[in-house]
Amino acid sequence: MPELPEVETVMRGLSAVLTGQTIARAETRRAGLRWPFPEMLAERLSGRRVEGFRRRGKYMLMRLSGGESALIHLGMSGRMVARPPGEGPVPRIAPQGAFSDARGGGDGLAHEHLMLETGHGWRVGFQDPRRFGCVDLMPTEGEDRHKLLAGMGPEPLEEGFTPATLSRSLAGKNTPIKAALLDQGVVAGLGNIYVAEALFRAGISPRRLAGTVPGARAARLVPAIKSVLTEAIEAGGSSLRDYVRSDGEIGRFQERFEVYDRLGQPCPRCPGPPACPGVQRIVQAGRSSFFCPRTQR
DNA sequence: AACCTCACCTGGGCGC
DNA sequence: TGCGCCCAGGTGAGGT
Repeated sequence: MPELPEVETVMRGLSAVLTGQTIARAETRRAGLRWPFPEMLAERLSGRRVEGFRRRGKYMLMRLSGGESALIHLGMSGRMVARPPGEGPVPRIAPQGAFSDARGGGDGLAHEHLMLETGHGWRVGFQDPRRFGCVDLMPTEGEDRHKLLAGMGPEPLEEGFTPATLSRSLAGKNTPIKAALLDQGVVAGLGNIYVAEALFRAGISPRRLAGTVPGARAARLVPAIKSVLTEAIEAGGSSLRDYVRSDGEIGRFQERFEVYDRLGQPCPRCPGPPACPGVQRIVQAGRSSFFCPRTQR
């Protein structure tokens, strides 16, 4: 699930459950995910108070007492599941639907690799079937110098992300704009879905060379990125495949996709065939790009 | 440097 | 029903 809006949503839910609480106990169920967990991770989390959360791109930072922060990335399939005290039958869903229960009521614990239990008995599980996620621990001081964060571009929803700054980082690039926007060093937090949606809103083809975007096109692209991310966060993010639930407990932005995963469907801005063949799909850098060939140039 | 491809994993959906 | 294949929200590493 995890691009910026999903990570933001998960983080808000986590914060509601954990901020101000003490981690009474932690458990790791395997040695690591994408990389090995830090030495003695469970022991080092235990007894700490959770001071708060921050997001940087698709990473969550959980500030702990004692001057350390946990860095968490959800990878492709990571999720956080909160269970109330008393081993309740179905996990209760936190505010904003930041948590999913374990797939259709199944146990889902097979892929729960890290579990935190608060002093009040809430349990928060990090589940990640594909194990592309990661967890690290580092000093809170100088968080942004962490190897995984150091090269990140601007936060797209902050003031500092402007047509001028985007233009500067795209200038001279010979790669397709699609690939450039997926580069976390250009702008932090975009992934395959929101790049597609933002390029559609801006009327820019994913094939266009990044170096030709600075100027008027960047002036359209920046507000397109900001609006699509803002609306997605308001909707609680997007939920796909196994994440989909119909009861509104989790993100609903997927219902508002205009091009992503809509191959062949009419583009919302076009009159339909024969003027426009509908949403097309191409593969760029090994990943699907969805776009409208008529309105995106 | 800049750019591209691969690799890391599991699970769901589809066609046969 | 079962099997094989393709696809999936990410991204660092290693090669050209």
